[in-house]
Amino acid sequence: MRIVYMGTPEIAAVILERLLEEPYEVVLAVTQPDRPKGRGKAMACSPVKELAVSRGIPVFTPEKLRLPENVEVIREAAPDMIVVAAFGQILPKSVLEIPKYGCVNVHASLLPKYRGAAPIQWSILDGEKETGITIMYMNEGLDTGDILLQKVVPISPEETGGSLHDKLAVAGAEALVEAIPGICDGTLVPVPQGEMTTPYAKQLTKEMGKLDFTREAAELARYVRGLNPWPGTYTYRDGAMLKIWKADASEISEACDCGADAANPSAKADAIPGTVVRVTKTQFFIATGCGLLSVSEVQPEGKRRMSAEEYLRGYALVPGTVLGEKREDV
RNA sequence: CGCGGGGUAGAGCAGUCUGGAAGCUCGUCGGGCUCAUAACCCGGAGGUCGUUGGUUCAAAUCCAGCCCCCGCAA
Repeated sequence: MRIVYMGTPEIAAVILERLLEEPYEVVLAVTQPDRPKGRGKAMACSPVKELAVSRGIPVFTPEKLRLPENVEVIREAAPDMIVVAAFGQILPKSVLEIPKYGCVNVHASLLPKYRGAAPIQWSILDGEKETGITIMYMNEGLDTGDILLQKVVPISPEETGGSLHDKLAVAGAEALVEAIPGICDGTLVPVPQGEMTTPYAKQLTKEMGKLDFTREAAELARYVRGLNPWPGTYTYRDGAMLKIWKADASEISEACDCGADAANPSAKADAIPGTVVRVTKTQFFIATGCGLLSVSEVQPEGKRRMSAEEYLRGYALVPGTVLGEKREDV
């Protein structure tokens, strides 16, 4: 069976790699064009392109797939099935109609929840207990096609966007290779999705990572986890960016307080959000709209990532310091 | 040549502008205090100041090149 594979980022490369272990003929890999990336200006190609090139698979990188001449390239590849995973472009109807077994999409959520570009991270941001993989037919809508197969993946309390991404990549790859035979012989019956039950999982942005301390600590902790490693969460100290890599919601109780802090008037639960209210040897606590956020791993601007313990050795942080003011705002 | 920060003891930082005996917090080792301790006190070890070359009586500090780390932007 001839398959044309469309995908771009890391997760799509993992799925393609697994697909290549099966006895199918991947005749073409379609992915986003190379773009300047990184600190210099070097052009970087997508993970899918990198993998395809190393395996000798022809690569096609149209800026706009919907252009007639580009659709023609797909048609000439004569695919029996098109497999799509995080490709980054909408497939026009003219492409959807090409393969006899249809266009199959691997989506990293339990549709109809979390349609859109960043379903993995949004499931964490919302505090979901589980998410998963959906294998479905594609139609002209955005992640609205009929469902063929779903796999549930639990979200652990320590889950980060990165760790969940890796789990879903593996689960997605397995779900795909499991589904393909059933799709071809008709034993997998497509089921309509029904109404969407969550907002679209819109693309993540750097701006989302700026911690708003008026929110409650539990939500902030989910952001720290969900947006790790990208785009990352941050705040500002003395005007300079301070990335927050690891933080947890802490009870308001000042249990096992060691006198010195109790004497400090700012070490109260009603401190204004963003105020550092308590500093221990290994972490510091920030007042939020509700509860305290205990920070245990950070990265100062221009510096490498380090534990809060290391940070506190060199960057004296005293209770009462207010975080969140960017340099220009001061 | 996209913009910018940084490489100083095992760790994190100060010192660099205004050259002139290497410092802070922590860790570590030894000793002490204590019912006890991640607390406190005393003492010790540990650094070619990223690298190469230049200026100078003298360079962590000034100048030039190179290597490495990181933030922004994409």
